[in-house]
Amino acid sequence: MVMSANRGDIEMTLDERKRQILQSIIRDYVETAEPVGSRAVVRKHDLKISAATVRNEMADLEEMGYLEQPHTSAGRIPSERGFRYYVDCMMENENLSEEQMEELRNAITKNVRDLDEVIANVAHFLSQITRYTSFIVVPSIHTSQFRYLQLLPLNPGEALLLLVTDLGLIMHRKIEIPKGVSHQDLENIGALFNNVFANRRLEELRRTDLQVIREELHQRRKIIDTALDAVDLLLQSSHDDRVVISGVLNMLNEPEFKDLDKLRRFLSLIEEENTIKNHLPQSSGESLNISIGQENPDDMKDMSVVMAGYKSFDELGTMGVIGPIRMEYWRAAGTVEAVRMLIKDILS
Amino acid sequence: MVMSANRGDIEMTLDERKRQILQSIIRDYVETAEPVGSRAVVRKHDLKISAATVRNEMADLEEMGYLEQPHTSAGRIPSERGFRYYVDCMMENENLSEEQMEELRNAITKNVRDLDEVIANVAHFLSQITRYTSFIVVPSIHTSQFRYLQLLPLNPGEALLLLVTDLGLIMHRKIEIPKGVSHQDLENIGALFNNVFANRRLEELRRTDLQVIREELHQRRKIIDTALDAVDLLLQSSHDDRVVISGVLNMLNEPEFKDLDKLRRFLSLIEEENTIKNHLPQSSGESLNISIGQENPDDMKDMSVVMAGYKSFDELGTMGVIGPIRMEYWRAAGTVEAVRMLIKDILS
DNA sequence: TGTTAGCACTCATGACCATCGAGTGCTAAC
DNA sequence: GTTAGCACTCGATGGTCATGAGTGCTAACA
Repeated sequence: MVMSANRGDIEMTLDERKRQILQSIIRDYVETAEPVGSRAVVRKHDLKISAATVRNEMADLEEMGYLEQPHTSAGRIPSERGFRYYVDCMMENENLSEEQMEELRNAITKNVRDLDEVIANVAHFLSQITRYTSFIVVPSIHTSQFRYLQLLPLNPGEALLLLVTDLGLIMHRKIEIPKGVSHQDLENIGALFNNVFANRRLEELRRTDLQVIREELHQRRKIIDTALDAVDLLLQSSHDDRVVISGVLNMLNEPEFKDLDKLRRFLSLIEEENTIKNHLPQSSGESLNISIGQENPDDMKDMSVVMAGYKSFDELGTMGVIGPIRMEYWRAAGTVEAVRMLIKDILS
Repeated sequence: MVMSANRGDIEMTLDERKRQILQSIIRDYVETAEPVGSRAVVRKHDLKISAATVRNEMADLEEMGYLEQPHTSAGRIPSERGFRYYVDCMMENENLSEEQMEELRNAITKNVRDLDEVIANVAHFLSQITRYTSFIVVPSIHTSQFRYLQLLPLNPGEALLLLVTDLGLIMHRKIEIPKGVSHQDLENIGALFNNVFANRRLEELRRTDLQVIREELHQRRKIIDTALDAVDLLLQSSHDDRVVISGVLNMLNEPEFKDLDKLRRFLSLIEEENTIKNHLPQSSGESLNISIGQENPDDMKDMSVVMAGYKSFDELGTMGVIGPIRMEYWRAAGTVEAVRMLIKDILS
């Protein structure tokens, strides 16, 4: 079931008719982005009650805080609290069709070259199916294990430092080598590293081992130092989580982004892909998490986020979609959940 | 001097006063995005003639096609032809300030980890200084030379195929290895590749050599085939030029993009970074090139592009900025030119 | 007691219109 | 050739009004 953020303890007791009316209003409003009137509710959903009755119920729902009226004599729109109630107590995730599942499986498993491509594929899938903007936060690779370090001579005075992990991830950096260091030296140094580091986690590397090596080898001081510094830099640069974003353009179809200012704020939020993860709501473990409007951190209070965590080699990543508050939560939740499950299956 | 695209052979003969008026209108219009009236011209630029005179001249300029009138009783705006004349015959590039030059030099040379970072820095610099959207097309690396191929065992049944070029660029791919292939085998195979490929250009690799190796080695057929296929795939995937884009957000400040449709078209143009290079005007060698409105390929006919080629290891890349037709060409041209020169200096 | 029909009321929206003013083109005088 | 003057154009602005969707309330009804 859906994890509720559950701010402002929501009354769970709505009679069936109120629930039905709330649902109708939410579905209509999400579809049209216009306030929904009492007549529209009875007409569209073939309710066996009159518009006047619906009006009474709507007044009640407004009183309870689930609906809002932009102005007298307009229809009602769901409040954020209304969406929250719907999401927590009424919604059923919309399942992907068989073709969509197939598409998803292909995106993850078929003909992919490397991890980066899988991630890009999944992000694209998410944004394409939900028609919102998707994001994937890829945890940094601290916990992957060291496999090789190699120093390959490139050109005179230059060598390539290669660091390979058990996942086949590679970090590399060009370094300068002082004169008088032979190819054999480079190989020896590589071997030394490999001995000391074998099967260690990357995050452990940074602590003391570098120092150990430094002390262990006094001759060839200069080149070793260079190599060590380079390794240190590599590890540093791999420290940040990566963020992949897809489907920004989808937002332009949402009427809420007709407002240029709102659009600009959204785009600057995601322009630097790395900053966005500071603005995302806290993820809670691997479960599905829906964060609506004001429930979000500062710069996203006029949007909603449907996201889930996933475990990748012991690190927790997140992925999900960002859309307007007037979001098709059922579809977004269904899609994110499907992706989460599939990833979980595959990684275990 | 600026290369002229020179469609529609432009009359070079405008008397000094007309030139001055045209210039005033262009500067004002670029700044305000509003039609410029005769009064505004004399006032703003302290001309020693009356508004009525300016009106006469403006009527002439309109007749010649350098100005347009959105409607009677509005001021004039420069036509694309007007901009073209200005760019070809009147404009002087605006030079970067000393601080900006310093910033540029830092972006390219200081504390950069690798080529990717330099490119990102330059793109960022371009968009930041010009306040338009910048792009850099990085040519594929066909002509770089083969240095190493290595097969590193990762986990049982898995190995990492590494391809290193003289520039320290790396391509890698995880491959499966059949049972019964030892580490020593992998090393031998790597050595074989290295012998055959040593110091060859990557683009040559794809032709016949793969076949040669295949024939040369009948034992260990399976693993070799896998490796060869992987190499082939790697080369294929490095076939496309990379495109880096920066400063998309700047466009939102341009009033021409208040129009949501125009904005959407622009964003979809650059959403997939790789598609944009099909829409860019043809670059002509390494010189500065300005392409205005209709002079552009289909999807960019309501924008302008200021770009230059640059040579990187014998391959031609391009970089530049995209902006509205109402562009500060002098600033864009100055900035792109400065970057071009600096890159040229550094690469030689 | 819950439901419904009826009706007066509200308010956003869009059409219509008068006004205003920036800017032009033209003419006649300098 | 230049300029002052003037009538004219046309978009922008703002006010008025009719329209219609939608409400809340009241009274009648089951």
